[in-house]
Amino acid sequence: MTSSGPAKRSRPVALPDGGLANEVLEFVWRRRTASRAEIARRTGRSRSTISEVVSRLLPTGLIEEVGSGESRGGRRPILIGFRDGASSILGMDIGAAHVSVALTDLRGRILEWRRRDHAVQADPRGTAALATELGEECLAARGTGSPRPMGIGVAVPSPVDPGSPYRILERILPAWHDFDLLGALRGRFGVPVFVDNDANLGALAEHHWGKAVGIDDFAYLKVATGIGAGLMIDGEIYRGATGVAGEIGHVAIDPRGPRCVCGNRGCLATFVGTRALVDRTRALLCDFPGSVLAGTVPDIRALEDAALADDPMALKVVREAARNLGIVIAGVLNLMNPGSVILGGSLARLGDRLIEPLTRAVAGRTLVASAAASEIRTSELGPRATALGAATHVLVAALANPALFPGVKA
Amino acid sequence: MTSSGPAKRSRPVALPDGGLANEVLEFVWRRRTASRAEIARRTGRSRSTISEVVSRLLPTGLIEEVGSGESRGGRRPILIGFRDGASSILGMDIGAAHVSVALTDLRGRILEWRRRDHAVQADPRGTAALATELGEECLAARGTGSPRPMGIGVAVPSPVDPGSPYRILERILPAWHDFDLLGALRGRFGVPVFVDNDANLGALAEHHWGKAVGIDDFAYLKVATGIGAGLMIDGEIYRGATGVAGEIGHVAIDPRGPRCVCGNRGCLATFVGTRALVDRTRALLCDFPGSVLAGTVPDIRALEDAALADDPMALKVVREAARNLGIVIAGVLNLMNPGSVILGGSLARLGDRLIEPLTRAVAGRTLVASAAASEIRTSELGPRATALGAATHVLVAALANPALFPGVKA
DNA sequence: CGCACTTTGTTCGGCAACCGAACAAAGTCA
DNA sequence: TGACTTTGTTCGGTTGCCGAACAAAGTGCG
Repeated sequence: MTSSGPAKRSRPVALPDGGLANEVLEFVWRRRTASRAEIARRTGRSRSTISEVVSRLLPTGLIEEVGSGESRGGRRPILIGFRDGASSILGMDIGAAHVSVALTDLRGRILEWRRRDHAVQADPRGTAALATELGEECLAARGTGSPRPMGIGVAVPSPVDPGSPYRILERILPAWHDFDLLGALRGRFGVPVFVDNDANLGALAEHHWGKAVGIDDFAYLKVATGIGAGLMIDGEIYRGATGVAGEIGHVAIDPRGPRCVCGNRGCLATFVGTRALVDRTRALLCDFPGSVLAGTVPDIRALEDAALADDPMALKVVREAARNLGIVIAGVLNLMNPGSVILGGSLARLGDRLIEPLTRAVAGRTLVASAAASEIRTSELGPRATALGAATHVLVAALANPALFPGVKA
Repeated sequence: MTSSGPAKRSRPVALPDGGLANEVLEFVWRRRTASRAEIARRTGRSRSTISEVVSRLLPTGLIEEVGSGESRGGRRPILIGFRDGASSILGMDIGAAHVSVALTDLRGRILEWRRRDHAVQADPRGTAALATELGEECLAARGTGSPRPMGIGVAVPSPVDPGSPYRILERILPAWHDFDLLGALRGRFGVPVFVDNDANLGALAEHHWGKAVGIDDFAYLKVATGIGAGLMIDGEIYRGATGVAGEIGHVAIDPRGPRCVCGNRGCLATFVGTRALVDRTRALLCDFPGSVLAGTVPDIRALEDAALADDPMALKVVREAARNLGIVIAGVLNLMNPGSVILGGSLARLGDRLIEPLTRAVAGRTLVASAAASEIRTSELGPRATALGAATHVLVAALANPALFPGVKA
């Protein structure tokens, strides 16, 4: 997986084989800063061992000594810090109708950001070219001295089979059949490329930088063109037996509901997708001549803005959506008992205007006290969440296997 | 945790600390029989290492040499076998209105079996006494020479918080508040005691001995007095953030349905629990004067028997139950993408008479092809499944930590 | 201020797990 | 029969990690 690419740079620094170097690296990353003695205490190893591992880790440039900490009654510790800027990561969000790219450091800080609308569904080659272009723009904007990123993460609006990640998108985007986006990116940038479903990566972003920090069991729901859930179980993304866990867009919530493209009746997607919300808004316009949207041809953004301005009609659409989402979320709570439920996608902008009716809808459908106790909240990561999650995926992979870091050899 | 009990038996045999002895033991258990060379190949260790570990494992009596295997072109291997009879386990199923106890060997074979009806809900002390009595009966029946079991597993019809397993049952059985069933059993038998929810343990039994052998992601639904699900994820029981995952009895499947004891409307439990099925049967009796049940006061067993005899009225009740179960199962499929769904509890006796309408109900509510591909099947473990699962829990714990085996010291 | 006590980080000798090479025993195949 | 394989054991060597000892650099009390 590690590309033995063309650039023969400074001699790779050897990393100890043992999982211990790994553990130490990840520990320092999490704590941001820690002394050798503290690492030893927390990992249960001796100070001598940690001292030796740290001394082998220092030349990699991933960690460094950053001054001294407070005394605990004796000699002051030398603090070891993680070098967030030691490398960078490209995170790409391939949406249904747009491509966006984030360049991040190793702490999830977005250094550069590009977004462009594009007919992704119909144009695989153009999409790959656009993703490459935006990625290069991000790298160039950081100056000529900036090295290659350590890896690329890609989010796609489709289930990804962990067994064969190259056969992505086909199911939802037939035009993509046989086009190898990942291979194109790897060829262009010469670094490892990782893919996953957008909802899964959104969940990952929340787990590291958002509302789910410290929570290892939660569900992330992304409401966008489609609806998907990312399930984090015991700190890891859960994919199910065949990689399609969380595909909740076609859960039936009303056997008497309208027919869906999938052939069934009353799917969640027929009530809460971007398309459905806009249609519903337009249908209601005649009943609400006083709405700020009256006389316009609203899109999803206009609907959200109107709701944020407390327009009664927009709020009615949101309440209906909340009720329908609530049915599904109640099912998730009863079945999986997550510690938290987090809503992402553009609808998350609505904050309490969405959460409040949603909480009511859920409360009427859950029994077990502790299940009902899981908080339901909106994401605050905004429109960059998915791309950030894609970058985070690369970071997580590297911390679990430091051989991925440039200039570090296992 | 290892009881340094009264009986001072033959000097404990020391087991190597390393996880390797563990790995070897579990490997031999799984394969039933294997040569040293094969263990070395499969675990990635050298033959010399494995040879040494095996030689230290042999005196524990957990494994033994059992003849020689087929040559692969050279010297014939000496086969190492796991001694299933090296110890025994007590598995106890505490139901809503009965107690049953199984004594098993280390291969899940039920050596002895006792079951008695009892007012569990109202009588904690009597229940503990009964469980003890049945356990002792099982042990006595194996002859005086039979040693103590290596541990006791207990299944309870209630969520179990993994953090504080002693506060069980309270939520569902208020009379049990402050009564320490586990402590009583440990005191009486002098061996470690483990508890878990009955549906979770049913899933464990299926995973080891039933329809889910080899499947690491599946859902087990137990239909009895209550309805519960045991979720196996990546080979481990999933408990959720607060230990109540799988409590699906109160998932709302019809907002216009009857009121439930929990205060909501249309809970699954109001349609499919033992009580609900019996009530529904009795209500239908007047419409089906020709039913074999006409003129009787049927219970759940009579209903199942009638369905097995293809009585139209009983089949109608089953079909309705299947439809309602199907709604919930469809939700499970869409959300979690399990590799299989297995139905347990007494209703599983019905086999295809239940599965066939159930499959139809589910098919109308799931989209993603691979999700719909998960097979739905009935358990074949019968009424002993839960007690067997409780015993299996102890076995799994011991294979992960051989110090639990009697006469083996870590 | 001086002195006893802590804590940190390093050095060094040693233990235990594990490996590879070598070998005898017990097979297969041409 | 002889060349080649595979198995299981022995034995010396490497390696990851520990504990003890120590110097450096603190704190706090009399």
